[in-house]
Amino acid sequence: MPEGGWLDSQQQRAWLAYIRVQLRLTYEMNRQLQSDSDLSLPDYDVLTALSVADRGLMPIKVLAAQIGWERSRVSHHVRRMAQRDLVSCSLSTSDRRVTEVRLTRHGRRVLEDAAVGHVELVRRLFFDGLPRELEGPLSQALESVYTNIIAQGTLPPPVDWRPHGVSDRP
Amino acid sequence: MPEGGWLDSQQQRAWLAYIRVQLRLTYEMNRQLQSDSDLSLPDYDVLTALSVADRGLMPIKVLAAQIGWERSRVSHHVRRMAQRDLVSCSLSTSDRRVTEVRLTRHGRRVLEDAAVGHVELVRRLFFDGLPRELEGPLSQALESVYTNIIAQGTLPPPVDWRPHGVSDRP
DNA sequence: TGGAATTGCGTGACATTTCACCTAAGCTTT
DNA sequence: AAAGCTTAGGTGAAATGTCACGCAATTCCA
Repeated sequence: MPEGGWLDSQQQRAWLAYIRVQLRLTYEMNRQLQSDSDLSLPDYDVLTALSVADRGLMPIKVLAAQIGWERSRVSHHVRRMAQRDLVSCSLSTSDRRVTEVRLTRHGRRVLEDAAVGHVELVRRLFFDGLPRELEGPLSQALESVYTNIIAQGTLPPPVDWRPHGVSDRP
Repeated sequence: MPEGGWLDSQQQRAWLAYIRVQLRLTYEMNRQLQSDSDLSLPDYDVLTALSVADRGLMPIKVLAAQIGWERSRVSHHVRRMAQRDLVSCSLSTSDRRVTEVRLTRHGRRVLEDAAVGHVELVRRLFFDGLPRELEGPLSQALESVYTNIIAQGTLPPPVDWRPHGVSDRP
């Protein structure tokens, strides 16, 4: 191990702030989605990942890696979502071990409806409290961390993916 | 509503980075704790919150708010943790509706053991990838966001609390 | 003081998630 | 092409989490 030991006080401050934000934000997002649409936050994560995938379709394994879930959780969850007609599953023709999960027409509509309120909440809770001049540094910081996690972590790197409401065209 | 609509591209960048970091990090922390100690991340969150509480003890309601859980989740979880002798519950003498959850001797030891590996992981995944000069801005940014969430969100503000490995004395 | 409203929690039914294991398809070697 | 490996997924039971409701202690107020 590189150096062992504690975090210094500057790092403690950053970590404390991070944890606090993440706990509250998750709670609030869950709550908002649940009450304003028929989606849970996990539902939303799945739909979002699929919505930007090439042809709106992704193998289970890839989907799991994208959103940091156990494979079997995706398996169960996707089955339930299929019953609600949010996604559909089919066997890949090229490799018949893989199941492709695909966003249905209905799923896309539901996601797009839900995204409005969700993005609104994100703006209100996250960005309304963030001074413009810190947006850049924050992005940089988190991107650096992300890159490092990809390099150090155990999860395979993602294919291109972004949460809903985040597009390429500005 | 203030202005409705989408996030601008600077904000999209920040949000994308945040989501990516949070999904991966949660996954990795869960995994590390599970394999290196007998604790789940939820267990760890509970122990951590208690460990810094005044007299190592907290009403269920307060604990729930601290860590952003539903009250009843805390209720169930704490009961299970009590069976493992990590915490203990008792009725408050001043208000006999409230249940005080308290960290046991054993619970504290388990937490302290687990914290070593956990902090090590946090350093490796989070701080090794974060340039020193961005630590300050990151802290500031997240603290601003946090303050705003407290103000705007639905959860009551926390009493003083910090995750394990984060202390006052530098 | 005596309801009525509020507050803090526990509970049980139900939903979700995890874990260990299973199957089957592709791949490699012989 | 069969044996053995590896990889993608599904599955069922157990652990965990959510939701709606109920109970009891406290508070409010007429």
